[in-house]
Amino acid sequence: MKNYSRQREAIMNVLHSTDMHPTASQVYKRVRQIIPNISLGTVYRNLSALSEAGEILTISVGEGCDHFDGNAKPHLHLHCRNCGNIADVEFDFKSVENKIADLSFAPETSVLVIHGVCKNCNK
Amino acid sequence: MKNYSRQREAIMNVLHSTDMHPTASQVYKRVRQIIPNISLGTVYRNLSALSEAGEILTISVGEGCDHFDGNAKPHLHLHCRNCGNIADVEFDFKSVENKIADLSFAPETSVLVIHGVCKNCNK
DNA sequence: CTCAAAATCAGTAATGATTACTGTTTTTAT
DNA sequence: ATAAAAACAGTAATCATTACTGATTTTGAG
Repeated sequence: MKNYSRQREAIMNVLHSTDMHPTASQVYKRVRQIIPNISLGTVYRNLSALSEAGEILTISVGEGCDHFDGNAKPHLHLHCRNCGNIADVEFDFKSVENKIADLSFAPETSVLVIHGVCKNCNK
Repeated sequence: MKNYSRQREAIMNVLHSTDMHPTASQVYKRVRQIIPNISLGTVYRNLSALSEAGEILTISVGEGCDHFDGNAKPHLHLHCRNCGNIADVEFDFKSVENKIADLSFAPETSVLVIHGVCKNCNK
């Protein structure tokens, strides 16, 4: 994927500069501080292209809209059903890959979301 | 969760009688064959309640709308980015649970989607 | 470098999934 | 038996996302 456009680069920078998992409109707000007249459609189009190219992850938590993660390496996402926060945890997907190795399914990326209640909300 | 309503029971039956992963409107179409005047809003409300109660799974594949799975036991979902099909594979989440055991996060259910290209589309 | 084709953009309109609302029916529990 | 609570059908409203337009930028061959 060619990363030549100023807009696409700014979007990548926003995603790389946070460990939150912003939604498209949150990315839009942040990118507007750099490129004030960027269009929301441009943000969606680029997030979609970047996700398809495997450079970012699209995290759907089953409620509300999609979230995006600048870290494309598969890992765990702990989603709190109370506050909605998404936390990252490293995880080796070897056991998962082994499980499907003989199914003639060509895996490209994985998204694992664990729903529950986070530390803060559990007090 | 009390399963007393005719509508909710019919929705559960639809989900239990298929290994596809129907969307809300697909569930709606099937349930209408049993209860012709059921409302789409009722389908959404019940799917949402059942999912929250942990009796079904909501599968978001990051494109299009949500899919629902009558099998609430966590397992792998192989999502083909070409044909959109979702296939189930059993998987033991023990290694995942161990990984987060000391994080004070109270897990309730997990959704693992592996994106790639399925057998049929890979020819 | 020059310039035409291709890609991307900003802005806006349209789509479509999901949710919210209203008045009615069903269920529950006293 | 009946009043309160829950769920319903039908419909309107919301809002995330996509599609479309004409303008701008990038690319690549000559």
